[in-house]
Formats: sequence, structure tokens, C-alpha cells
Amino acid sequence: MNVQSTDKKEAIFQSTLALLQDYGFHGTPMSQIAQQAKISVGTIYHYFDSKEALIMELFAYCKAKLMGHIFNGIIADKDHYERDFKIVWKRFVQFNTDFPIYFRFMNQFYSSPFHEMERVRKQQQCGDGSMNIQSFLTCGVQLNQLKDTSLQILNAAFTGVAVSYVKSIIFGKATIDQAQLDEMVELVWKSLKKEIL
Amino acid sequence: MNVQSTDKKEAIFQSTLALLQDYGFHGTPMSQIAQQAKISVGTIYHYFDSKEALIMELFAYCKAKLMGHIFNGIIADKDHYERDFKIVWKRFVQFNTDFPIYFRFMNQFYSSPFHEMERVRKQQQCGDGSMNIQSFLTCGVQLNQLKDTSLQILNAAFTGVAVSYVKSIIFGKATIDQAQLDEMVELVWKSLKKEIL
DNA sequence: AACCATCAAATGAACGTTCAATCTACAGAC
DNA sequence: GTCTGTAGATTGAACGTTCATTTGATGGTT
Repeated sequence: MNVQSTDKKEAIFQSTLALLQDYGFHGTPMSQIAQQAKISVGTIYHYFDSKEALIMELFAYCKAKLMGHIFNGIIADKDHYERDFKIVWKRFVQFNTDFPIYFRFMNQFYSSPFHEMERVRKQQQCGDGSMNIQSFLTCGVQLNQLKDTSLQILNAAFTGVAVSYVKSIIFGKATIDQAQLDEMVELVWKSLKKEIL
Repeated sequence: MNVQSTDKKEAIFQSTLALLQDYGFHGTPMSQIAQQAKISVGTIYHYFDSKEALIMELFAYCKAKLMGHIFNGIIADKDHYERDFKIVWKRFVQFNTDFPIYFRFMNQFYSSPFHEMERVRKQQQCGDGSMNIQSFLTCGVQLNQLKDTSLQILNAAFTGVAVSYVKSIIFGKATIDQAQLDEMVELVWKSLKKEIL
């Protein structure tokens, strides 16, 4: 696969992302995706087996982009965990508010029947080795930096607050406020950090 | 509209809810909705103008059911705010884990282009007078019980954590743990309550 | 008889996918 | 430098299916 091919795939991804926002999965025809990407329908089928396959690949593409961004340069060792925790949380919010097009797609994806397929696919391969939020939180517990509670609670408090905040920014068409962001990350950190007895 | 009619609408709602889980909006044909509700396609169009109208009404139906349940008997006065806060939060989680069919639909709805329509529709009518989470939180600030911070933050911490926790229960096919629920509501309350100086 | 609820066949548009034809790029032959 | 063979990329019309919605007939109730 040459440079040209990668460009085409990229164009298809961007076109799909843009259209999905307004019309949803089944509301966006392949013909429109092709039109917006300035290629013909047939070409899409040269790169993807089906519409479903396109969506699944698009999800992997978005997730990799997000994770690569928020964990860039993060090591998460004992001495810097608090700092890294706050960086990662703020990056998560920042990335999603900066690129709402990715957020809205992933949000739709997670709430759709596709998510179940992804879940199944993932259990088969048992993790891909790269850093993700779950492993970052688990790591925090092992390093004695986070409350020794269930991963469910940790994840709910970490991701839930962030996602909900991002939604209020994007859907409320507001801009992000750094002071507010700092206030929130403190709130999340305080509620999850290990209390020193 | 007689009792029969209400039953039919109810049947259509339940049938739609059940099918939407697995196949999504455009993936569930009117014909299947009719089949599962044991009526004919034409009958659906006797009660609803279109498929879109059906979805919008279904959303209002679900939301009313949820809100009616979680705010049942709640007054939210100064002396009982903490107690009511915890009751409301736990009811929110409990209702959604008890009836995942409603949760999954609303979750899909909020992440879809329909949400934008709902948002527009709502701005026109400027609130419906009944108790909802936003007014409950605003009330808490006015009563000097909650942190005097933005509604965005309050809502993100209240709803975000709850929704995220419900998801982990439903999608993780786990059962709800009362001790964990208590732990979480304390965590949410502590992070939002007004600190006494 | 008038009205409402219900039915299921009919309609017409839209969609995902296929495929035979065409184009492009490039390597080797002369 | 020019010709030629080949493999991959690209096209868009065509196919068969499916879907939301309409319609006109039918049954039941007042």
C-alpha cells in the first residue's frame, strides 16, 4: 500500500466522520461518503470489505489517535503519578473538546450495537499491549497512589466526569475554561487518590 | 383515546425499545416493530406520524418514567437536602440498572442526531415545569448545600459518574452491589457538597 | 349510517454491494 | 526514447433487496 492509498483511506475516514455527525450510521449512505471524499463508491470497497468494516476500522483509527495523544510521554511511576493523572485527565478533556468530530463518533459508537461486536472482538485478542485508561488506573492502585477500590468505580469517576463535561462543552456550544478544567481535575483527583492515614 | 389505544401505544413502545437495543434506529424496520407488537404496520401510522415521531415520543415517555421514579416524594428542602441528594442519585443508578432497556435507548438517543432535535424543541418551550436533575442541583446551590460552582461541573460530576457506573454494570453484565453503591454516592456527595468553613 | 381502529398489499424511493470496463504507473524489451 | 505487458486502482451504472409510507378495504362500536 503506497502513499496514495493511505491518503484515500484518510479521506474516506474524514468524510465518514463528518457525515455521521449529522445523519447517524445508517443514515449516511456509502454514496454520500464517496461524494464527500471525492471518489467513487467502488473505491471504498477496494479499501474496506463493507460499510460495517469501515465503521469498525474507523473506530480503531479514532481510538488509537486519542490514546496516542493522551498517553504521549506518560510513564506513570510512583513519584509522578499525581502529576501524570492530572495531565492525562486534562488531555482527555482537551483532545475531545478540540476535536469534537472524533468524540461524537466514538460516543455514538459506544452507544450502538457496534460496541458489542468490538467487545467480542477484543475479548478474543485479550488486550493489545498499549497503554489505555484501565491499565493506567490499575497501575495507580498498584503504586499505592489511588484508592484500593474496584476498577469500575475508578473508571466511572475518571471517565464519567470527563465525558460528561466534554458533552456539556460540545453540545452547549461553550468554549473550554482552563480555570474550570483545573477545578474539575482537582475534584476528580481528590475523590480517587489514596488517603494518607 | 380509550384504554385500548393506550395499550397499543404501550405495546409499540415496548416493541421498539426491545428491537432498538440490538439493531439501532435505521436497523429496525417498522415492519418488525409491528410484528413484535402483534399489530400491522398501518396501525403504527394511526398512532404516530412517522418513524421519527415515534422515536421522539418514545424518548419523552422514557424520560418521564425515569424522572417520575427518581423524584417521587422528593421535596429538596434545606434540612433534608443531603439525604435527598443521596436518594436521588442512588435511585438514578438503581432505575437504570433495573431497567437497562430504558437506559440503553436513552443513551443511544442522547448520542444521536435526534438529540439535537430534542434540544431545539426544548429551547422553544423553555422547560416543562417538572422536577429534573438540573433544577435539583440548582436548588442545592441556592439552599447553600452544594458547592457554588457552575451547573456544568455539578451536572458532570452527578450524572457523569452515575451513567458511567450504570454502563459498567449493564455492559459488563455484572449485578449491582449495594455496598459499592453506597461507596460511590458518598464519593459523589463529598466532591459536590458545600464545604463548611 | 357514521366513525374509528385495523389490516395487509402496493408504491416508489433509497440503499449496499457488485462488476465489467477503463485508467494509471511502471518495468523490461528493443 | 518508445513500445508493450501487467497489475493494481478507479469508475459508475446496474442489480436486487429493503424500507417507510400510503391507500383502500374490512370489521367493530355507537
